[in-house]
Amino acid sequence: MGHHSCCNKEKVKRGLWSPEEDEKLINYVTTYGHGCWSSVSRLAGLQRCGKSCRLRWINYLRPDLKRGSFSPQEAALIIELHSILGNRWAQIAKQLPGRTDNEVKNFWNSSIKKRFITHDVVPPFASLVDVHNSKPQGEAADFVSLNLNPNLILSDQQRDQLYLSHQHHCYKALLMTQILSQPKQ
DNA sequence: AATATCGACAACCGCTCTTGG
DNA sequence: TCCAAGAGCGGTTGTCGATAT
Repeated sequence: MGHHSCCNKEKVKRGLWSPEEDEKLINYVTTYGHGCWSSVSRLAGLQRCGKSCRLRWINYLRPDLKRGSFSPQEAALIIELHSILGNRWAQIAKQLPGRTDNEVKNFWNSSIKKRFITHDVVPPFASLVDVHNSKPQGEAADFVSLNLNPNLILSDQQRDQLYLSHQHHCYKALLMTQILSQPKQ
């Protein structure tokens, strides 16, 4: 496995960030903004690649992050959104203020997915899209795009399909909310 | 007390998308 | 229109603390 193309030119540090590195990045970004991430690293006096700086800021250092465990309401929303959007973590995270795509993804993979398996429940998402692909395929892709675009005018048939599917997802989301509220096994 | 296992989450990798020349 | 560079995204792996044996 190779490193990022942006990391090939000079030696860059990898792995966990130290408090000193965090401080440098916070000081630089809050003063000057991030602009071009590839130059942030150099200007902030960090031996990291731009990608690493961007990730650290977005997932950990941003001041508007909520952090802490997910509330039952947030968990229910994630399940509902995942049933519609699939593994589009960035899209799901946009609906959860203060949460990052990485957080949502980790939460799904470590908590929710396991509970689905434990309770032998098929994730609602699986009924519409191919779970092996990150993006919806075929009709599912059409449906999702219709559902997401508020400016589209839907036919009666499309509206019926949307409504029935929404009912279906609401039911499954409710079911999963109940499962999640049970103590872990 | 030492070691193994597990879970949560931080970070990396490779790919696609976007943008500017 | 093409190409290169950077940004963004999702999958995966690594790390570390908590818990079990």
